[in-house]
Amino acid sequence: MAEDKEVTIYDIAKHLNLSAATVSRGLKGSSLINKNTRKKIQDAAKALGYRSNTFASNLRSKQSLTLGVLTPRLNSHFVSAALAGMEDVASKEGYRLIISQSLEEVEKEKLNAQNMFNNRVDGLLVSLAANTESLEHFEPFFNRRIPVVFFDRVANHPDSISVVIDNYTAAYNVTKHLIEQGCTRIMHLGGNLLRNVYSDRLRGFKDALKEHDLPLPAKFHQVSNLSSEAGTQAAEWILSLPPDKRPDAVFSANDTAAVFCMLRLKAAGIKIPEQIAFAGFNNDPISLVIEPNLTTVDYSGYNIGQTAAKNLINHLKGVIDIFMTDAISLRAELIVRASSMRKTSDVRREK
Amino acid sequence: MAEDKEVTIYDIAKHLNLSAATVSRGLKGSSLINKNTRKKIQDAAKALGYRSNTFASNLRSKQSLTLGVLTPRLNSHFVSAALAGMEDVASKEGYRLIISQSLEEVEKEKLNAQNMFNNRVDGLLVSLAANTESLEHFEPFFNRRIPVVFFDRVANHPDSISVVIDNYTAAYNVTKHLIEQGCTRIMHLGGNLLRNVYSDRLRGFKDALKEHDLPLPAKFHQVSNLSSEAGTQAAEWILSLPPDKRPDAVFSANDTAAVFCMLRLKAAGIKIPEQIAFAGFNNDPISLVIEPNLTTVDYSGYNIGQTAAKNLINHLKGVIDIFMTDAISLRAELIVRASSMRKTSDVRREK
DNA sequence: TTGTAAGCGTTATCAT
DNA sequence: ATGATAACGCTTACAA
Repeated sequence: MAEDKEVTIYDIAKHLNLSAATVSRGLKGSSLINKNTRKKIQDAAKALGYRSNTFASNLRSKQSLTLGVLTPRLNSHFVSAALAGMEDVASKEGYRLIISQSLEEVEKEKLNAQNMFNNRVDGLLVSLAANTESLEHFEPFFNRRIPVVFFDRVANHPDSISVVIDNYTAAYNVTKHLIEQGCTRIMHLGGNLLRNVYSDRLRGFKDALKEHDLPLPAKFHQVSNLSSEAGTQAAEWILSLPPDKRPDAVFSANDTAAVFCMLRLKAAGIKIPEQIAFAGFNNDPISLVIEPNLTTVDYSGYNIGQTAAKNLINHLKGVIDIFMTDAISLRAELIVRASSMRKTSDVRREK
Repeated sequence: MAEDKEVTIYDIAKHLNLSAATVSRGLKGSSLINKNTRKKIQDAAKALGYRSNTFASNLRSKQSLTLGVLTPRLNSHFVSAALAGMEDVASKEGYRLIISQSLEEVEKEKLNAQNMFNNRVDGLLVSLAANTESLEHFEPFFNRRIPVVFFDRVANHPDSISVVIDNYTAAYNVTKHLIEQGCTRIMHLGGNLLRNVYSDRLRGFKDALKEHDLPLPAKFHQVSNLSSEAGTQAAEWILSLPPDKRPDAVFSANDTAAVFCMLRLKAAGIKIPEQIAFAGFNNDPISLVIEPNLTTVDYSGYNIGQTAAKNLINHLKGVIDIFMTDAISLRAELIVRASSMRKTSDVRREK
């Protein structure tokens, strides 16, 4: 049945000797319409090969049923998990998802935001680029009360809400765990401090040290993009130190840097965790492949995505008022694995 | 400047004492319009805080500048890379991306397809669910000549085009490489044969064996979902065999199964590659973490995504006619790493 | 180079 | 419970 002309509600109306208005209502299952006519309308629609015109509907009703997603990059384990969670929720609630990536560049982020604005998304889900400092490009949304939900890499703004994990506490717990394993010279591989995820983790790390009266030797906090190369470089730096000046533990703000740091150190004959214990962050698949398996923080992008989308949609539906809340913090769990198990007496193990 | 009423082209027209038509043209930079008026119009638009209404424009012009993407699941390394490549191309060409996932279920895929159809996407990018058998749900697109580009997990249809890698040849080359390394009892961990990616790899594998007069012992081809659990199970099965009945090489249709199979075998004291050589497929990040590093096939989701999107958009722009082509096959490269290097004389190495 | 006017397919408002 | 009619904001023949 290859239709060539678009079938409109008028065609259905004519077909059934009804008005377009009735058809429109019937199609949406409005309770104003007689149950029988409703059925007739829906049957006719199917028979005629009708498909609703989203544009006309959006134009008239002034809502798009579309959420815009701004991400730093699409090809990241965390982002794709978050997207999956968002899609799960959104599709169930009848919302579409338009996606974009800034490639960590604030300029592209601005463009993407503008695009989303022109596309009249009903709401925005945002994880910020590495170098975003101001939120000016979101002002159009704030001004028009288009709800903005930041997730993971967030920023504070009274007209928005954040969905995060408690990075501070998670990092604090990781560090405390390393200390409990007897580590006293703990090094931290951190990310760009503009982003809450990394600055919070650093704070948690430092506070745990302070609380246990441990020093933070010079250069034991290094900032990088936490790539695999950065991990390898950190290892080179450690190897360049005289053995007694080396850290006895490394806490990396992501798993990638931790794992590639470990690989390089292992190749140099360093024993993990005996000589240097390791902990990462994210619970990436690679953390279960490296030997010894990497202690890390489980960090469910899927959950964060679901939560962010659900809150946004609930707000749009008027079920809750997002603007009352400042931030939603999800549980993050320390997963202790062999890379940090120095005391055999400590029997905490995964699962 | 918090606007509350939407600014339309009529507002700009009134402001400048022009007609709406002129403003519409000026906004698009039409060469019909005087350069000065064009500038005036664009300045006024900015000053008044105008944003174009995509719906009205789409409604009138009957194109959405939107591409729909159907994926099996968003949280997969390959899919997210492909999406990144698509976004890269699409955003440069002024197209938006609406995404969806079938979660490997044909029923959800059907729903998603219908949704995309109602949303009047200009074109479709599709990677099929595991259990999709018929293409009926794409008929509406075929009938209306809405271009459909399959990528990675493809199907044949005269009104569509496929973007793939040459899975057959890649698998053939992997197998040949293992044979050249002296392996004679090669096992294959494969995926669902409904999908070209897995059936083609199996064919390549079998043909390479045949060509070298090697047998395929019973149960040396196993079908699974290629998850980490499936990899572990394959290892258990191998260990359950008497040592002289075990394979001396495993070629897995993805890296995940290969890596987790290796981990289990290593834990049982099997030497890799000496006792069992390994090769995977995908060049996932984990392939560089496992020790020894995994021989695999580099399989750029990013490239596939870019190519698929570029061809689709070129077709939409009338630059090329997609329907003339059947399939585009991208280069896939065998990356030999330590997991399959049995002959020290063989100096082929990565990079 | 600019203007006029019709129409894209819905939904909202007001009637009936 | 249904109908008539006017928007929604833009594009595009056609006219000037």
